[in-house]
Amino acid sequence: MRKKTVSIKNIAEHLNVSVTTVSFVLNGKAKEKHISKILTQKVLDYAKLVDYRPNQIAQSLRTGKSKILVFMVEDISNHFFSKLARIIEDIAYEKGYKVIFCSNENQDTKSLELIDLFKNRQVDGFIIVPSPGIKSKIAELVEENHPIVLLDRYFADLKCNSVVIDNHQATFDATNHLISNNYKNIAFITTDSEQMQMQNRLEGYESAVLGHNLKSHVLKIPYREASDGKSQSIIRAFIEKNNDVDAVFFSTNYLTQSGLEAFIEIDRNLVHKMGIVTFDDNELFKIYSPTITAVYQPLEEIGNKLMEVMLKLLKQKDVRETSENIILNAELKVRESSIMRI
Amino acid sequence: MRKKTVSIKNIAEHLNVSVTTVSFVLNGKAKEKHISKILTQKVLDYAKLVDYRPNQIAQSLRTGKSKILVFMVEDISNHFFSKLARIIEDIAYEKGYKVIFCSNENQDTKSLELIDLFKNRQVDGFIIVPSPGIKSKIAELVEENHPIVLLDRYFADLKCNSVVIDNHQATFDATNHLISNNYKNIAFITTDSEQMQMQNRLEGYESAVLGHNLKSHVLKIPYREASDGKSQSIIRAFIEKNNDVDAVFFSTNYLTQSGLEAFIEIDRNLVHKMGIVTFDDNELFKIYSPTITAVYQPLEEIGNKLMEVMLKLLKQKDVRETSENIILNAELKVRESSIMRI
DNA sequence: CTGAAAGCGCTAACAT
DNA sequence: ATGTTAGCGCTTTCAG
Repeated sequence: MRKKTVSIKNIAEHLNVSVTTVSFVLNGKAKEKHISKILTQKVLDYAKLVDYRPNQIAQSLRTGKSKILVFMVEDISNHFFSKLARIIEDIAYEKGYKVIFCSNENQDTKSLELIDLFKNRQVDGFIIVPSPGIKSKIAELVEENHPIVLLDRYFADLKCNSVVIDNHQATFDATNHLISNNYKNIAFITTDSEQMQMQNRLEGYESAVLGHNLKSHVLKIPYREASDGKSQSIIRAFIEKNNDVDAVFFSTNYLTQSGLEAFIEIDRNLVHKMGIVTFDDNELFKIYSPTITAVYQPLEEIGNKLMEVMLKLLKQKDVRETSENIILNAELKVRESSIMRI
Repeated sequence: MRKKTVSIKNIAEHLNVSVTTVSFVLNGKAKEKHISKILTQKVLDYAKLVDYRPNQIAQSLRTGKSKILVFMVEDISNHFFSKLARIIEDIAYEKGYKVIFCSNENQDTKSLELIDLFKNRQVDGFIIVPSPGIKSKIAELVEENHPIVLLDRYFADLKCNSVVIDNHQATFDATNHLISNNYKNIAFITTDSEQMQMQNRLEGYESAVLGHNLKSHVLKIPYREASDGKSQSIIRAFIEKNNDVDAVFFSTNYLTQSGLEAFIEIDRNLVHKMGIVTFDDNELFKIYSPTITAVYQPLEEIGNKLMEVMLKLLKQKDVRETSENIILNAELKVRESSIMRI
């Protein structure tokens, strides 16, 4: 049955030394503890021979460290998050950390529950896309000295490390790009979410449009309806009603999908006439016809920064020594759908 | 600083009872152990008051169970796997399990390393998409009585639970669908991978083509080149050379992407003339122009079965009591790209 | 009905 | 230079 697993004790007994000695050697403290070269080597050799693997659970219980990080996002199956997950995973593994992923569905109750769960698991650090109402919980975590980095959003007047992108600037630039391509009636299709990053995206659009004395056309799809799959018909109705709209800016990737479907339903040719820009890139936008202009969030950079901050936090005794609020710039991937086609 | 966390001992001391009693009550064994209703209630109330949370690490060390499952796939950022991850996650959480995801990149060394790593973490079960050369490791895990379910592939003559789809049937049906839509020169673009599921896909295609006395056109892209991003030019060269090909069947989703790019490069109109079928669906194929016919692997069903088997294994003393090799059927989502357009 | 105590495997302060 | 030992927090056997 289950092959007996070797413990430090086994090794100690076999070699007629104490567990302490073995532990020291195995933890590379032989020098520091003045253990003779010969004994050190004997332990090392034997450990290798029997393929000794420390029991991480016991180690964790003793040290209070689990070498596990949590990556909590809205939905791990979302393209943006799963790509990011992969980047995080790679960096973490390299540093000896494992990553547990979980989806909070942007719900406070689920977030709260998950956070508590993982606190009891002694995870070493949290990377979190916070749902709107968990500011106090985050504050508590910081207070309790847990390494934590917020992603994608943060809370105003809460001192907590974060990595976000400049949403306002991104939509401002992208909207201006549409304007400079001669689009006159640019609609902004978004959700009714109050989340800061969504607000910022909206503001970026509005300041660009108003800055050129253009009319603002905003469609806010209720969050509930969006997940219900009703967004397609809502967008269709909106476009049919506002038939002067000549370009659409989608504030998030799942809306783009519904939007494109809606356009095709209305008129197969519409996607070729309408200016289109979307937030969040996707490989398939490169091969869609027309290819779709997208605001690309720099995944590699986000992942790297995230882990850079996290690893730094992990090394500190007090997490409040560090306070970094990193704001990265998105990149506009200009493709056919936003180029003047008249 | 870190808020002191309440332990069973704290509770026991506060109530002047023993830790045993507290532990029994908290584990719902009050009845069984004949602990008085009044004491039971007192413990429960106090535990609630101080918001007691058991330290999972200590619990794990003692019981040998971690309530953690591992989901090891080729690449967690791949659409198919991340969608599946989400389904697994939801079911697992409901049953009190957490899930650690990891990517083995289809490499044996990485797989082996990860498996050992997690064995030391006392994870309770493994769901694995095995890389080609880890059959003996899997056998070892089974031998050691670890719950394990293979996904997407399995090893011939290795007794181990698995959930796969009938790849042969899927490509056979899809190829016949193309044939019945009057395509005469159907190419099959795949990788040179020796993996069983890829072989089966190829065989399904070949038996359909040969069954209708049609010519088989197979392009095997070396796995290395595929990840290098060279597949696009290889496909392009292949299509330009074999200009009698009137339909293409892509054996896996990342090839489809390169394929579509190649088609567009050759001639913007080609995608509208060429018959196209792809393995693995993607939301965007529904809105591509033309919409792309795809072999859809039933994600929900796969996830459910996977967890059904896993949960059963988790309950058994000996994993070899159960031996299920579940084969599910894929579904052909017929869309515009495979319908006769002449 | 309740409690004492062993022990899961490991680390590290404190002996010797 | 090496060993003894006390826990980390929990479960569970065995004794009252």
